[in-house]
Formats: sequence, structure tokens, C-alpha cells
Amino acid sequence: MAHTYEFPRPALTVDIVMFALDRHDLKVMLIERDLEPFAGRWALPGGFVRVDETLDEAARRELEEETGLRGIFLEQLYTFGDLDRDPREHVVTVAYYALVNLEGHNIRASTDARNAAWFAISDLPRLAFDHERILDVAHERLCGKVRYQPVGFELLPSKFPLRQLQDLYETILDRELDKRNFRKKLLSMDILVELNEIEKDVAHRAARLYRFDKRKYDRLTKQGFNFEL
Amino acid sequence: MAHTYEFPRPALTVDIVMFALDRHDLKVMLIERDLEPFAGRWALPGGFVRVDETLDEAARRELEEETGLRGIFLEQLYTFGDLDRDPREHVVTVAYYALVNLEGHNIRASTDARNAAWFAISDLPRLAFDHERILDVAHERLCGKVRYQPVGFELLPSKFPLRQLQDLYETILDRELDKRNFRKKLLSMDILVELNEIEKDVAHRAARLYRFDKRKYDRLTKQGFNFEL
DNA sequence: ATTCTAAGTGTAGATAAAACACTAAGGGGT
DNA sequence: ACCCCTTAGTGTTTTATCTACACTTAGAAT
Repeated sequence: MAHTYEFPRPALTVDIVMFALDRHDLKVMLIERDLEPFAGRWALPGGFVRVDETLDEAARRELEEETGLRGIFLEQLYTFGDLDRDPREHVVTVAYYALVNLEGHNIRASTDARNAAWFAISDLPRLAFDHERILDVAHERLCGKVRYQPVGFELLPSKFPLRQLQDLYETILDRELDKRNFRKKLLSMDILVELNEIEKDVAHRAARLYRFDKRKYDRLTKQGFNFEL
Repeated sequence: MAHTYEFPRPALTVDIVMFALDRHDLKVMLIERDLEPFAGRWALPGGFVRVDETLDEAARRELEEETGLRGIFLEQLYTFGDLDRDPREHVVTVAYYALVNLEGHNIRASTDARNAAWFAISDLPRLAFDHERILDVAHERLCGKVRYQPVGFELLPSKFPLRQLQDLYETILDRELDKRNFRKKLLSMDILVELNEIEKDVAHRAARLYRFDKRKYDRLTKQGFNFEL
């Protein structure tokens, strides 16, 4: 079935930069293309926006198709509209970034026969289209966002030791933080709840587990509190 | 001439939130629509993206068509794609915001027979489409951005007294700042150059004029300096 | 000359950030 | 049972930054 318009229209897609944290590596999910253009190259998951769905819906749909995950943190990043980003025609893409935790959910990285895999952000293959640029922008945004919004927790399991949270910030911000100052600061914000649980299966003293209290955070935010690291 | 595609495509537009500063009011430029839908209502300047231009080019073109201005500060804001934002069909719009200074350039607010005008952001008429929402997002972004990027200068003439700069921040952030602390802070950043010029035509002691030194700012930024207010 | 208005300037106290080193707990190996 | 190894957990001092605050000066208008 064909669709006709008075003026030519750019095609519209969504692409998703899915971040996850694997110990001390920040990773992104990429998919190996099996079609031209760029067949065989790795690319960000994404696809065309349908006329009967919003941009957010399109992004969530694609995300679910690739990973089977729902209810993931997802936020619009930027819209890329250079003329030569797709060799076929003018394709405008609305890029999103997603934060998932590898431990909690059981992510099927490979789906519908396509080859999908996690790559460390410091060790990426060549990407299709302008996806390197999109990824750079996403990484930059993540670095900035993590400092003034409590989005880091999205990358961790719901229960975590403070050291793991610190590792996360050290990995993303790419610098070392002082353990005592870090703990002092986060605990003083009063957005974490100390659980009566400790780590298991570690070959040393087990750390206490904490949980991010989103309700408390929202309440404090309304009272003028600003997360900042 | 008709254009046909295999799958239906949303239409793609750009809309621009043009901010300017008029004494103690933050203003936006609106245009009175003469066509349906929303004929007679005020709306953000904008229009369809052509297939042979990038998004930035489309935004600059629209901006120039409305105001005759070139070389204005312009930055992508967010892309809005709700299904019902245009009653005719699914129209996705890439919103931009622009910062202009009213004193420097000679802005022709009204152009190609359409009625255009500046409105104080605190006293807006009802707007067409979802433009109120877009404007809210733009305003929020401006408030945030102004604090950690030296974009405020775009709203001022190239030579300005410190008091005018402080007024700007007080207007945008909507709170009073301490004069001495404000001056101390900005001068200590070493991104302003003191000119050998003073205000003219004022009925009281004339203030010294300053200029924002973008080169110096860029150099400092590379060395790890971060603007912050 | 007097008055009015806004420009311009410094310091002390409070608060937040940075630097820094040892003890405690628990598992693994002998 | 003991020792060793690894990581958890904890306060204080110093330094830098932020906040609050009031008077003198310049210039135009009357």
C-alpha cells in the first residue's frame, strides 16, 4: 500500500543508546546489520516511527523488540538530521538513551535472529551511519546527567552496596572519588535506605546493602532539594 | 507534484522559541496564525522541514524568514511527537530555542504580512497546538542552561554594564542576587573584559561597560574551567 | 550648592569540600 | 585454631567557597 504526499518528507526513525554497567566498564548494546546499507556493520538498535505511535512509544517498542525489557529508564537525547547520514535518502532520527541493569533483569541480548552484543564504550567497533556521533552525544549527556540527577541507580540492581554505587560514579565520571567523602555525601542526602541485608558470596567482609528511595527523593525535590555530586 | 512512499510518514516541522530580554521581562516572539487549524491563535514561528536541508538549516531559515536575523544563537531543544498535537495528522516537530538581543539588532518583528509580536513570558495568550508545552520546556531549559553555560550574554548587547548582566540573571532565575557577590564571582572567572567606556545618556553615575570574551572562555574551558553561577 | 540615583567596593562568619589512615569483619588457607 | 588477605566502615582538620551586609563616589537634575 502506497502513501502519497504533496511535498517530499524525510523518513523518521528512532535509535536507542542502551547503557549498562559491567563491573568497571560502561557498555552499550549494538546490533549487527544484516541489510544494506552498512550490512555487516554494528549499529544502534532502532527503526522507523509508525504514524500511529508517539516517539516515546516507538522507542519503547524498539527497545522491547531488541531486549524484551519493559519499564526501562528511557529519555530522549537529541534529534539528528544531517543530509548524508543515510546514503539512501534523508532520514531524521530521534535518538534516545536507556539505562538498564544487567544483574536484575534477564536480558536476551540476541533476538529475532539478529546478532546483538554489549560493547565496552572504550572499545567499540566501527559503526553504521552516524551512530558514533550519536553515541558520543549520549555518553556526554550521561556524564552530565549523572551529576545532577539520580539516574545512576537505574544502572544498578535495586539493592546495592555503597561501594558499587561509588564504582559506578567513578566509571562514568572517569575519576576516583574519596570513599569517606562519597559515603558522607550520599548518606547526608537522605535518599538511600539502609537495608538489613548484606552482600552474599564474597570472599571478604560483606557490605551492607542500600536501596534508592524514589519517593523520598521526589518529596525532597518538591521542597527544593537538588541532587548534586 | 506528488511524492509516494511505501509506508505512511509523519510530517516533520521545526518550531522556534525566540527569547529576548526587555528590561525585566523575558519575552518570546509569537506569530498570529492566519490559516486553519488554530487560525487567529498565536503560535511559535516554524514550518516544515524540506528534504534538502538539515534540521538546523530549517530552523535558521525559519528564524531568518520571521525576523531577518542571521548568526543568532540557536540550539535544539527537544522533539515533540504526540499523536494529537496537530488535529490534521501526525506532525512531529523539532523544537529549537534562540536567544537574541533586542538592542543590538534591528528586528523586524512583523514580516510577510503576518502579525508577529513579543510577549512577556509571564503574560502569554492561549497558544496553538502544544506550543504552551514547548514554551514551558524551553523556559525550563533556559533557566537550567544559564547557570552552567555563559549563554546569557547572547541576550545582551556586546557591551554591557555589570548591572545589566545581573538583571538578566535575576529575571531568568527569578530571584534576587547580591550585587557584590555577583560582581566578585563574575570578575573572578576572568571571562569578561573591562572596556574603557561607560554608559551614556543615564541620569545618574554612568557604569563601566564590559564585554564577554568568548576566546578566553573557550581557552579556560579546555583547561577544565566550568562556568557556574 | 543640594539632592537624587545608581555605581562601586571589602570583610567576617558560616557552610561546604577536600585530604587523609586506621580498625573491623569475614573467608580462605595452613 | 591461627594467621593472612581483602574489603567495609568510620572522624577530624584544613581549605575553599558562599553568604550576609553598609557606606562612599560619581554624575545628572533641580
